[in-house]
Amino acid sequence: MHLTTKGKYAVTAALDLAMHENNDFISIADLALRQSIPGPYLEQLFRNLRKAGILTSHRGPGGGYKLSRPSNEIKIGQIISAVEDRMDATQCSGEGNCSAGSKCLAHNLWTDLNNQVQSFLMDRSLEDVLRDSNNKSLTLNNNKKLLIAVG
Amino acid sequence: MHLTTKGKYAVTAALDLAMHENNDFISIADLALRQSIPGPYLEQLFRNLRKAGILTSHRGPGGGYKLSRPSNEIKIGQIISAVEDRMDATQCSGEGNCSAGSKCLAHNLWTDLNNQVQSFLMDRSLEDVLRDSNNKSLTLNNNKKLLIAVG
DNA sequence: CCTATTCTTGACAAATCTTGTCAAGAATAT
DNA sequence: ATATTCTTGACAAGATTTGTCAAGAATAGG
Repeated sequence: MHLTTKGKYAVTAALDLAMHENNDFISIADLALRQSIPGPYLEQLFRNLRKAGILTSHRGPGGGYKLSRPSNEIKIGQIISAVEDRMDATQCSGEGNCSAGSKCLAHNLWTDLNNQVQSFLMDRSLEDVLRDSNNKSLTLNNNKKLLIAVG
Repeated sequence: MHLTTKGKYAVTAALDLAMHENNDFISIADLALRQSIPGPYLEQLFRNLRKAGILTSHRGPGGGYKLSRPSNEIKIGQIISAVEDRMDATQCSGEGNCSAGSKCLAHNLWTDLNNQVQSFLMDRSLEDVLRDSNNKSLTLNNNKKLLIAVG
């Protein structure tokens, strides 16, 4: 089970796109700057997100990327599976041959952990995370915005 | 967040020790053979488990390792923290400076994921996992043992 | 006391992954 | 036309994981 910066950058970038959902396209350069992510690296990640149908792109001046669906229809788990390829916690990729051809003593444990983590990630949409992130920070910093966020 | 073979080997080895809880000491060689783990690698992991107070060792003929406490008092999470050093899912090790000095948009998400995984691992003792592993396999293979295991 | 066994410690090397970069090219708005 | 921005493929540096090895210390048993 490996959650790397790849997955984390991808989620952060997607959250940024979700925040500007009503805007048109957003360029990698802008996004990279705002979120402190190396631009050329983000390029690489957006390839995968586009292939996975999560992002839509447009070239030329004023071009860039945007979410291909509303932010409440995109789950964190979908973003992560698009860029991470080693999320499985079992030693055998679920095949049950982790110890000399049969299941190791911990096989069911790792399978259960997989399910737990997958549920966690699939239960949360970009919108959910954004709302949560806003509420918590605004509760601390700014009463006026808090009212807007909650109301 | 990184769960490597290090952690998985360590848990499997500890489960083996738990299975033979009533035996005296068990040598690395025996254990490595039974669980298909490279012996010299296991050496390295057992260092950490001993330092963490999870294992007791004894040198000389008939020596080896055993659990330092009953298997129901040792949590999977304790074993993993003893050998893995990158279990934290936040980009900032929880310090909240993940994006240009302040929290990135996903900070709370990763913190919640951390808590989820930690709870999962700390809720399960070696005994729990062993019982679970036995029941599932025995239900499929052997009715007689199933009765013993359940009754 | 001698010997075989087994842990103990430190160091090291190979393989793999992650992270990040670059350049040439294609599409498009103005 | 030109500047902008994505697109694609390839590559390199660095970090980590995985695994190995050797010399040494402790101990059981004869």
